[in-house]
Amino acid sequence: MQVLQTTAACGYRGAAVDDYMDALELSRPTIYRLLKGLREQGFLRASPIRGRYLLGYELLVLGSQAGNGSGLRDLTRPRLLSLAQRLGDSFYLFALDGFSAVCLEVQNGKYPVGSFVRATGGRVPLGVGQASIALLAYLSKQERESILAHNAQQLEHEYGISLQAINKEIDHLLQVGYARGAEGSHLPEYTGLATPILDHSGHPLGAMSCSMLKSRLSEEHKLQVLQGMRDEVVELVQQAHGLLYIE
Amino acid sequence: MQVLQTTAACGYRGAAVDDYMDALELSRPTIYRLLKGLREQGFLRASPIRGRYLLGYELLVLGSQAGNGSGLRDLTRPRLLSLAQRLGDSFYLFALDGFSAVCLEVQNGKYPVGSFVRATGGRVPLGVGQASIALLAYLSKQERESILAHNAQQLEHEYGISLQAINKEIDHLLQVGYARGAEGSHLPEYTGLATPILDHSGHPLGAMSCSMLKSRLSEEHKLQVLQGMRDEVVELVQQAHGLLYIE
DNA sequence: TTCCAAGTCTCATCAATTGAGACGAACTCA
DNA sequence: TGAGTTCGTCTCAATTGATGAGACTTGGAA
Repeated sequence: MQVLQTTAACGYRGAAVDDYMDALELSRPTIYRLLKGLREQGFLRASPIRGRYLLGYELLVLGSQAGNGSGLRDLTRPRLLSLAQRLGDSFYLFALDGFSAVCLEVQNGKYPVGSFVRATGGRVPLGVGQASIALLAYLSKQERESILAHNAQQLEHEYGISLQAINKEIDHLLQVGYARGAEGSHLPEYTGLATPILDHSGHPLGAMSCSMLKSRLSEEHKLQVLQGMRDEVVELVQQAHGLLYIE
Repeated sequence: MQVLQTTAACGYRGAAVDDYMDALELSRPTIYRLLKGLREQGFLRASPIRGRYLLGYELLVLGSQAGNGSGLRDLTRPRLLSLAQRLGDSFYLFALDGFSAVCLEVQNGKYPVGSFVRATGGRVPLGVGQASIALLAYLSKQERESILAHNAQQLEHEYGISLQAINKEIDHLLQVGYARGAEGSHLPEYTGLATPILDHSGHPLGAMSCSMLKSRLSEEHKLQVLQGMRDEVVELVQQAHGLLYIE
């Protein structure tokens, strides 16, 4: 697995044997043996540049399945698309994973925007961003607290977000039905909105999220975005009955 | 890697230990050891169902990189999107991989359609479908012939496609600038169009493809689709200068 | 051609994985 | 609540199968 990670770390251009040698504490022959095996299985492929290796297409299949737990991604994708097209902002699907939220899907609209998460597969510690709030709010108290306790330091130091701010936003969400990001000291020019996606028992399956420049968030636009996301989520959950394998 | 494949094969619900036992000729303790390791690295995760395992989110990251060789996918994605929205059909990005074409990206429009490829990561033997034609046509003669020789049997038996039909379509493409699928005896109700994406030296980086019900392919619609794909590819290639790491 | 890096091979060593089976933990169902 | 079942871990001894050193071959580039 480290070979794959190393390959990924080398990006577009591919990884050379020396990259693996530096990263892996293995001998040259062993590295070649691993590379060969992984290539044969389709997990690596040769780069057009001789002597470099790229991630193989077998990972595509696994990756697209990995992000589609319970079929949620397939159901959400076209909806994010349509939101992004209609409203112009960037829309995201997040899911819980341990102490972080993982981005399962992004659709950028006409006015895409930087965010803490760059792309599919990106993570933020739970607590950062509006999607985190939407996910945390529907966990049991113990779960939520243990996650927040775990992340507290990092949230404070790296993102300038306090637990109070987070709890405040959770309350806000539970009152008004949508999530804003907790105020932190970073990326102050951006903002966003999120809606939880809950199963029939009230557990969070994921969150639909939207990020934009603060300057775009007029009251009117905010209502449009919220209404749009809510409508899509409601339809999604209806559609899910019988389609989502919740259990 | 077989553990991952097995997990994938079990789909949404996740794989149980017995699935691994059946698939892998390993003892129970060993399987648990592997599962543990893969979980720790994020390549597997626990399913909500006790005792079952799902693909982990780490694969998302690898998968999205794997499909983005040279940055092609990122450049193409929004264009497929816009085509799918404007024209209503399903649009695909394909790349070469050995003896097959791999689907790197799909965007379904309002009138999605079955095709030989179901989703991201899907493969068809080169020769099947319009994208294959677009890719094959720009390979060297030897490469093309060796690939076709390799696939000939399968093409004939499984898809009812003859080498003549393929060569005819390649000629057609070289004359008129777009590819149709070679006539086979399967899926006769569907049809499609494809455009190659070439680098500056004329090598095929990929192919943009579109599939639809035959009944939708009026002459007018055909022209629209072709024009749309061509425009997008031209822009894409321009945009690529300096962005695509061809080498 | 010459050169150099990429990739393979051989072989002896031995560390690390393996399986059997017992054990503990956790969930289910009565 | 308690019996039963399945999930997951642990121990330990046997041995396999991976490992590294270094020589060798291949193949592209100048």
